[in-house]
Amino acid sequence: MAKTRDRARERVGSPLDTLHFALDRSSPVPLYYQLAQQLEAAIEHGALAPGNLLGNEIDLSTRLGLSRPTVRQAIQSLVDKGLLVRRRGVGTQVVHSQVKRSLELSSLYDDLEAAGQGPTTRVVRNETVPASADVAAALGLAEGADVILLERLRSTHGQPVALLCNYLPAGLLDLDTARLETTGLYRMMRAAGVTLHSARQTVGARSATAEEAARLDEKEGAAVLTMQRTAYDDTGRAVEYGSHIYRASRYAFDFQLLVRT
Amino acid sequence: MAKTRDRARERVGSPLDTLHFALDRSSPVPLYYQLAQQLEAAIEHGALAPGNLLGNEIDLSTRLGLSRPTVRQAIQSLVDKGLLVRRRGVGTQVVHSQVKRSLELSSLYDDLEAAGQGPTTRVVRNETVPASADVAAALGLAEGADVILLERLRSTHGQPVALLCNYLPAGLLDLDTARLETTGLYRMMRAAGVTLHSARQTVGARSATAEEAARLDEKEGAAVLTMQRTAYDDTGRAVEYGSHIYRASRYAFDFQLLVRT
DNA sequence: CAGTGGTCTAGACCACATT
DNA sequence: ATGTGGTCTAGACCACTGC
Repeated sequence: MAKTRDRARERVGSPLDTLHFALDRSSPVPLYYQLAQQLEAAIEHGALAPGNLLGNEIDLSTRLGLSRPTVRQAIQSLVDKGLLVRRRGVGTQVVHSQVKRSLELSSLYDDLEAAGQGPTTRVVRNETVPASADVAAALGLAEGADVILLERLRSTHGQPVALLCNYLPAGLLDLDTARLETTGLYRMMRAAGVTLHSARQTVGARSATAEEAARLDEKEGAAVLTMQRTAYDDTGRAVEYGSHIYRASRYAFDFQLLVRT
Repeated sequence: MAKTRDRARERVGSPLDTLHFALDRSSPVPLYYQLAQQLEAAIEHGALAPGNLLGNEIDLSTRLGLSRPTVRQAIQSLVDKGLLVRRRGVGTQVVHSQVKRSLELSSLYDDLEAAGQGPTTRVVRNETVPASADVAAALGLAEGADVILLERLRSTHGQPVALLCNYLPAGLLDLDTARLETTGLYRMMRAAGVTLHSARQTVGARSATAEEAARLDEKEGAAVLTMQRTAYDDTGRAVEYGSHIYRASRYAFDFQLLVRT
């Protein structure tokens, strides 16, 4: 520490200077997206280290043969993802490693997207029933309207993890039991042309009933996580309501918040 | 229904045509932001009803005397908030009411921002201690380094709701106990110049220990929600680690997911 | 003061959905 | 064929930061 030259910030070229970006203007993939992906890859594999400055946007755009707005759009998307931080008068830098590690963790979103991808899923029930009052309310249907009731048991390593109970408006989707066990509900919905837009979730806890405990291989009264979710497509229609129970001893929700500024 | 003229979609002017937007170019508030706020207000108070088309961006920009990119930026911010949906070849419309209601619900973020705002908070401990291994790891400090330990009991309506245990790097902040009970931790951090950037959270459940049960006015073995959170500032420094317990009978996490497209 | 990001303009062409 | 949003350009001026 003693002999370190104390020019706190030597002005150095950005590590970006030596990086090569391959932009394909004939690709249908937008240029800003191509750039964002390659920047993200550079961050991920360490070519851009935490704290590194990216160098100003103007230089970058001329070097890449892009306009500044396009470069900004690419950078902004990574800022929105939490990988970069912008500071006026300073520059754009890669967030520090501790934060990055967190960002790589699985999120609740993954759980949503990949629902059904867990090692094994067994479909316990898959039938059409009249909607109860609460289900009808959640899906925006009339009480007694036909809904598909889906009950699944999810396991990992041969141990039950969760009891999933879903309701979908009848006719929205063809729910083949065999496919459900391998493909996952959300993937099937996507394949059927349902584009998810948003979902509202509530996570709570309570003690397992005797029946739940038996199904989940827990003791009666053990703590379980509960989750209710209503998912909407991009027309605002409720397309799924789920009421799920997770073994607290084997599952936790893990996710990331980005603070909107 | 019988005599309705069945031109399924009569081309009508957007409800936006009759709306007035007051843009102040001398204001330091960006134009796109002014527009976004006024659009959001129009949606909220019903001038723009769910399903309404906004009309094309070009017309809107000329009517407002703005450039198209500026108008797009305003619209995009509302799309990101989940209030609007864009469809190529169709237009931009207000999402349907069911989704909107969900969006208005409190989110985990509110919990973060407003931590301490709950009716009453009692500070049980507020002292400097050496960091244990797990706390040191979470905060990125050396084991044994000084950290502030904060223990609070939060209540609503005279009933305990949560037991909050926070660790902060020593010297980051002056934590006055009296202010903590009225102002909230995150507000105090913000006031001290700490700008939050992101946080990673894990939500789980377990049975309450005897001591926890006593403090939360529950029975031993009652299910409680657990939450661990590490918060980072915009330099990537960990500025807070919390390990909290909530009474499952009185609290649940409620939040919204927007599906990135 | 110099350098950075933040905002804004006035166009352009394209892909896509609907008619 | 028409109208929409999606993308892109090549500039401009301002506000803030750090020296």
